Amino acid sequence: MSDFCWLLGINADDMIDYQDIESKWRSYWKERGIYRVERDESKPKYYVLDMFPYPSGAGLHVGHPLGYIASDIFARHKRMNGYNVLHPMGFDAFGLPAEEYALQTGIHPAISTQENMSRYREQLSMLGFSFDWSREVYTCDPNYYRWTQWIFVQLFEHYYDNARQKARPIGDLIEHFDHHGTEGLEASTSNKEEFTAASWKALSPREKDEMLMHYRLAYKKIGYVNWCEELGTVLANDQIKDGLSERGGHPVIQKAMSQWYLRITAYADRLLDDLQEVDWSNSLVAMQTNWIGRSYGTALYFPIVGHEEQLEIFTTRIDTIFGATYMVLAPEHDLVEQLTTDDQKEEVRQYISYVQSKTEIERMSEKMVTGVFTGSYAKNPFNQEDIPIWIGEYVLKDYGTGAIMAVPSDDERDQAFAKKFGLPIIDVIDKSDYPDAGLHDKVGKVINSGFMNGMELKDAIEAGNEYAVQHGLGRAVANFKMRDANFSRQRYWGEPFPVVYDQDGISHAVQLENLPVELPDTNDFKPGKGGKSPLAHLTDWVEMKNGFTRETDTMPAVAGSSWYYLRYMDPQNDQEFASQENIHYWQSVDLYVGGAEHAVAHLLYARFWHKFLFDKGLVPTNEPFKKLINQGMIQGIIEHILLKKDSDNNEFHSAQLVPSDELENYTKLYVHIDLVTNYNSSEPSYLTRDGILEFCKWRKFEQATFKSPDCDLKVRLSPGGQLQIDGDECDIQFQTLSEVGKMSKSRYNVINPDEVINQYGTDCFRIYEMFLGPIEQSKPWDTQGIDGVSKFLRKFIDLFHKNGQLNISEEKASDEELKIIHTVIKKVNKDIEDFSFNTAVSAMMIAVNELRKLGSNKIEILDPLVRLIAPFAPFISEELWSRLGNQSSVHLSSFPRHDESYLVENTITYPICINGKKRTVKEFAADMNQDEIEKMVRDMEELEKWLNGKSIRKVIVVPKRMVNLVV
RNA sequence: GCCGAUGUGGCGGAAUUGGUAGACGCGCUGGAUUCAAAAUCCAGUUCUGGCAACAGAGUGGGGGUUCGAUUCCCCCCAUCGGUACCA
Repeated sequence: MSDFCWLLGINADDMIDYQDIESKWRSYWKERGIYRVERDESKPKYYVLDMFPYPSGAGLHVGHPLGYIASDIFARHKRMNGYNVLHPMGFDAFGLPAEEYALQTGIHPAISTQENMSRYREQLSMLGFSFDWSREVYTCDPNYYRWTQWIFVQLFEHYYDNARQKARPIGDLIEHFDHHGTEGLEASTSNKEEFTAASWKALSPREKDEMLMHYRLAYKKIGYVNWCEELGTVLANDQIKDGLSERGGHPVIQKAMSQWYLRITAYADRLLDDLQEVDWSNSLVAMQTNWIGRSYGTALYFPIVGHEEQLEIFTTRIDTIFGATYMVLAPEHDLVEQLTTDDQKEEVRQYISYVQSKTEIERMSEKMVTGVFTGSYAKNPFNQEDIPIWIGEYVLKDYGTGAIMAVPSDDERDQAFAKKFGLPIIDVIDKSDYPDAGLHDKVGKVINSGFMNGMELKDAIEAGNEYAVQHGLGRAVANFKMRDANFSRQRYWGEPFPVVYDQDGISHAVQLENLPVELPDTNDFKPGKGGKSPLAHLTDWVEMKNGFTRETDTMPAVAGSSWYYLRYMDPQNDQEFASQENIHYWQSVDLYVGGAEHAVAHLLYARFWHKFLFDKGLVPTNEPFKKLINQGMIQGIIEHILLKKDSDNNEFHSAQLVPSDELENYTKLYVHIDLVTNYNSSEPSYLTRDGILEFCKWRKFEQATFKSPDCDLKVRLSPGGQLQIDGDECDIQFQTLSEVGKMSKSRYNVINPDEVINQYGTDCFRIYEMFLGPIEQSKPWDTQGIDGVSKFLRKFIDLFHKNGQLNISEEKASDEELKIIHTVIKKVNKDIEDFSFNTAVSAMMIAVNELRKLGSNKIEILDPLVRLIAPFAPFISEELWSRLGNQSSVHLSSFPRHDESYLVENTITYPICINGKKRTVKEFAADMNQDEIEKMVRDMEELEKWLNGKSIRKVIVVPKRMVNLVV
């Protein structure tokens, strides 16, 4: 018997048992397939999508379902309002954790992944979500990744036409080369050479292949990658935190390797500009905007004294070019070797080896001012002055062209460099008109700058650009922070690339009839030598019968998640990734709900793939996710006691009210106040970290003994807040302090949803998560508060029963009852549309409280009330709906609509304010006009005590709101 | 540093075309019920003063606009998230 003896005062036999009714309806829904959805041209469609989870071994905690509950309520609401709702779920099933687990345990990732997925399916079905599981997809399914590979092949076989702003087949490019070489070609490319049709034709097949790689949207190149020796793999930037791998915290170095890349930079402008079209939060748009990082400036060529080559730089401040007194190259810049004179050779060599000895972390964190002169000079193209070329670590190889013109007068870093190495500084911007402006502010008049003298900075930039174009020195360009995306991973548990190499090393895409390239089975997941993928061990697989060899890298996890929302539209299709019929019906995702941690990587890739498919005419929409909601995190409450350890005798003392500047002398004893499970004092848990005594399972001030394995200290908390150390009772009162933070095992504040559901039922859990606060906000979980929701549900069910028996009246409802129900219908409808689920719950609580006071049990009231609560409490509402005598599911019924005529008020209570301060209230008939109200207020005798004889200067009557008297 | 979000009782949070600040819930206090407890029900609960009626203060801080500001404007502070030698 569960804890729900809540139909109070009635026989145990008559009680509703949550677990019984939940399993009853869960199987009913499953048998009838009531959440299955098919294309139906007669209904408007709506697509509600959750970010599919990575099925980790740990299962779900209370934070995970938050977004799923919200989207489920929304989907159910839409469904009951007559929409054909696509609401699917699946799994992001490829990824590093399963492979790591395999390395530790020898359990094949395919097996552990399947197990984890089963567990997730079970947990998700517990929560009563209305997913159409018949549409489930998981990314490690060959029937799914066949199409991931196919899209990759399409990217491989296309290039980007900048003039038309769309992707085009690589065949068009070859044709252009055959007839015109690079002449007149506007394409997104890493190729820097121009060539003629004749020289193109003279290239060997291998050379042609290499040249095409500079244009393909999926291409291979040698690049510096984030290499993690410990994990034996290349990592994406977002897998690195503070220069260490996110998983495990291992060092990451830069290593040159041949890798697959996606030319996402070709789409940079569209990815940025189209953010205007989507309904996403400001912070998400800002994050993507920053990540793409477009800045407008000038590409300029500086002649190098005594060399053919020119030095290309990028600057946003061409207005300062007369102040450019030297140039700086990144130490890795291609021209460094050529430009280094014999005199400087040794110094440069030493400097470069110094830079290489530093890890990326050190270089980023130290921000040292270092550099060395190459011995060469460039000519400033605007004033023909010779300026020295330096190399310095503050110039990054990856941004712009890896070379800058240095203007020490107007750039902090250049200034620091110039001061250190005694390079000249020429003032070129006069900011005397802007006394508050700092070095960064783009304002001022240009001085000491030839033809630009006297111009405002912004005009000078325009003039500078014009001058550069006229004299063939450069052009205005946009530059992006975003880099092409590294798409190769040297690991097992991912999609194999659909690419093979012939005897000449020329790459060929595997065509559709031979897809998928299945991931070969093996039990050897160890990384190959020198950063090779584990697949490289499998000689039989790598070496094909026709003499070709296979690519052994695999795709990153983000590959499978870049298009899964399209596969849900037509998950079984074995002819296409999804049929055009289905895609045109479902269009794109109307509402996407998920965590902000995917703000950049996943959402950017998915948008990029979608735009590519749009260019190919395969999807009808330009953006995949119209509206996006980031659910907040559910945080844990971290409770702790402060303890001070004496350095003399190693004794601990507890402390209260420690001044903040002394906090560092104290250690935190983390404690866990667990109100859900019963505390079992015979099994204390403990752990120490850095001498800090942490944690214990502890309920209020019940007794518990804690041990520290390090210092063999026994701390005992007893009722009343007494602290005992080593068995001796210390007469020390302590104070618990609490803070709010991430749920984590190490702080013992993780709440498991299963426990909560076991005690309170799924509906209660769902409603409580919604009631906690606004969906996008992070907020702490507090199990105590769930009682309020539990009471609400009991009162709700109570409306239908008397002495444990169903007790519904067929009588007509009173005006008062009708007003209550129509008020709540109006409010809940609006709140769901606004994603304001917490206030919807609160409105339902108010309605139930009021109906309860009236003893309302009329069918005319309870029928719409059940349908109203159905999206929130799918199980209880289904049970009550059937008890009301309905044959089909409440979830297939219609959502109630309010009738405004029941909401009309006869009288309105007006607050009467004097100078904005409320003094009293008065009721007026709703149809009274402003003048009548003003007259009656002026006649109110009781006003005198606040007026103190002053006369009323003005009366402001806001209809239906308030009255304000100005004296 | 830059970008973004947030700041309201003991706690989670309501209220914005500017119009009764603190809905709803937790917690707490008192009462009913009970042998007792749990559960339940009723009442109270922003702070300060007062037995009370009531008065004053009050939405991170300081200014401003307005008859009236949690809401609009300016400056500042704090917390969280992102990003960072980006030329």
